[in-house]
Amino acid sequence: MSIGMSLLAILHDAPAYGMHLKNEFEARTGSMWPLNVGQVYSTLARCERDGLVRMVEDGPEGQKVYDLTDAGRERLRSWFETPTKTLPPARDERVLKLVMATGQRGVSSLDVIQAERRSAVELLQELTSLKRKESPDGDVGWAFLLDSLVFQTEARVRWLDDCEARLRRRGDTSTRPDAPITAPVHDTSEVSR
Amino acid sequence: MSIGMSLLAILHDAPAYGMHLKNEFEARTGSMWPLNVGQVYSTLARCERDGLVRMVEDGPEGQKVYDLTDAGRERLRSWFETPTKTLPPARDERVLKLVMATGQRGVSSLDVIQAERRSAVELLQELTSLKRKESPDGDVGWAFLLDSLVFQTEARVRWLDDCEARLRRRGDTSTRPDAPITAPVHDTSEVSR
DNA sequence: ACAGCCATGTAACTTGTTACATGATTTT
DNA sequence: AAAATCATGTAACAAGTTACATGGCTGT
Repeated sequence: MSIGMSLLAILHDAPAYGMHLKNEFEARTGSMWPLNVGQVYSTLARCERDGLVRMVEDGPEGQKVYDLTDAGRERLRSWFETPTKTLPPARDERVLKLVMATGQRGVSSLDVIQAERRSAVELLQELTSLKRKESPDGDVGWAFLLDSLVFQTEARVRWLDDCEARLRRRGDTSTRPDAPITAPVHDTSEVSR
Repeated sequence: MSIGMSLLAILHDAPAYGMHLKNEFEARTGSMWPLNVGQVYSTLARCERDGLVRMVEDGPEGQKVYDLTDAGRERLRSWFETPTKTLPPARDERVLKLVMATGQRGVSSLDVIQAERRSAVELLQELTSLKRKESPDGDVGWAFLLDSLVFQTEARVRWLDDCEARLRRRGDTSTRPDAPITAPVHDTSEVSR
């Protein structure tokens, strides 16, 4: 429940009501993670049910102020402390798609790879152009998000190239000329050909 | 609905009943993606509701054989053809956690980064040891999955180091000595220190 | 006869997501 | 007075996940 944990994080600074949580959430993520208000309320309700949060003030003007409970504080601490789980197993739609495409009659997994690759490279270009606009004292949250996307997308391109090479090694008739990637991190030019 | 699409993919080869779909799914993913049978039936039901699949035989021995409809075939084709969406936006729990940890009172984002990093490097080592056991004519699906994890995890380590550097640049009291990563892809040794 | 697997499904739940309903306050 | 915004929430749904119920067939 990463959104719930984020709400706890915001509440850790100070008690707050729903609307404020939404605004603060988007402020911290640099508006890169738009959050529907409704979701704040339902998530908050779940947190209250689980005893992580408690209403401290039911203002006459309608604002319902929530605060952390001890359990909530503890839960938040453990969220920060415990590394995010990856395995088991890696539920990645792209991997699944590629696995399914391989050995599928009437489907060229090379085509699938290329489509994915084109889209990844395109994204990478958008991202680097966004990064160029980034000011050195801009929002840290936004920078984290952008960077993460860049690294993940780069990794995807490499992975796709690896998969392609693996397929060719196994002997497939092919479509595309070779052009291996060994570009340094954060350099789109060599990746985009 | 990536599981649903996978079921369509399997059905594309031949009509099949639930149990067979489960087995084939796990066979193709090299058992790296265990699939509860119950989920097959509910997913299948959804697919039938959406007209992607149709029951073609209600065997007296209890097996219910399903087959693709034209819509299902078309949907599958488009799944393979259309690159998997990433943006907007990147809902990554780790990013969220780090964003929330930054500027959080009483929480050191450097600690969060280090915990995540340790866990990533550990995973990377497990993965490379798994890769070493891999035979050159082993299951392709499994190889794809493993590789994807390796690349993604590597990217994560880089990202974490980048975040740390960014935080230090902004001036934080620190804990860890520097040791930047510029290791070539698929080399765990330089990443693990 | 009974253990075990094959095969079917259902119910309940989690997290996330959108769309809508409602009332209060503020601005024009 | 009308429109906009603030603030609350509900309903419905998607996709995934687990646990359980049921019945048939098979081998010992």
